[in-house]
Amino acid sequence: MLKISELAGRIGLSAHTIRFYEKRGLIEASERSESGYRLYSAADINRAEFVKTARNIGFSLGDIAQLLSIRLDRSSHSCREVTDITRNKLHEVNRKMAELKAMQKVLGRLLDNCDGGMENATHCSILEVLDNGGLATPGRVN
Amino acid sequence: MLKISELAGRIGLSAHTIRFYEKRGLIEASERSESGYRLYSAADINRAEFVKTARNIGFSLGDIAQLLSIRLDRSSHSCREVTDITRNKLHEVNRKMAELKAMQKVLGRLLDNCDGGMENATHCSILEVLDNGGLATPGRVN
DNA sequence: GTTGACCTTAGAGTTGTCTCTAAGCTTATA
DNA sequence: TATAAGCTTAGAGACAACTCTAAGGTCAAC
Repeated sequence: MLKISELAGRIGLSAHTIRFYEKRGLIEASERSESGYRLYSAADINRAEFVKTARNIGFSLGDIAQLLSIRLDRSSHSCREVTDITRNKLHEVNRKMAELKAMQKVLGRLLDNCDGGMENATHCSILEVLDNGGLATPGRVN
Repeated sequence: MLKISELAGRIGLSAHTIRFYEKRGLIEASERSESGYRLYSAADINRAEFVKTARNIGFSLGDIAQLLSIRLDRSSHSCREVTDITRNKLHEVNRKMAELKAMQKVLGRLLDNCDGGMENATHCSILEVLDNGGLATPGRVN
């Protein structure tokens, strides 16, 4: 049985975060010491590690809650439910990537067209672009 | 002179958001009508459009506040300050992209290895990976 | 028996960007 | 003139995922 900071050290989260995850229903301590300290069993540790792994991959706490409830009773959930969660996450990642790519492109161009010297910003091409509603036709952001 | 919802319609933000930006010092109405309505001059509109353009590109409200203060007095700021803000933003975008790419890769592999059928999740390979601390050696997430 | 590290709780604060509400005044239209 | 749409304000609420605080109890070591 581990105490909270032992678990924390083991999985690489702070004790604060573990209590926070407990509030969210993700991690639990199956026992308490006489003085009320949380005590984590091997199963609790596995569960906490599952949470940490899923978090590392990028699942949200809400996703993880769903995955945990499937994990708790695998036989009454379908594999499909798991892939759906995963696929949704992938779609979300793809969407964000597309946004970031567009930003990357625009920012890159802004920098390409601006010398960025120490002279004053009276003719700064970046400010001009911003003043004129964005980059000209190809690669326009709006 | 435009009223707030006219400005809102023109630049594609809600009146709420414009007031919120005003609180943050990004947009201002240089006049008020006798009844207290905000009235936006051509210069105010330009400024608001500048804000919107910068927001579209992905600058944070804090970045925009800095850009605006440079724009207000271009001659006492260097072009360099503008490129620094832009470069920082680009770095941030690059960092996030790298994170998302890693996630994309892992999620893709999880899906590749899992059939996702309607059978129950007893042997779901995604849950197994999560239980075992992540994907095996190449492409490990931790 | 005292220090210092660790534990407990409830609850507030953080960051960023809105989004909405309530209560009340103004303006335009029918 | 009645009604609806639009405006004002201060301030609360939403979201994610923490992060920290206060006020206090517990435990191991010296």
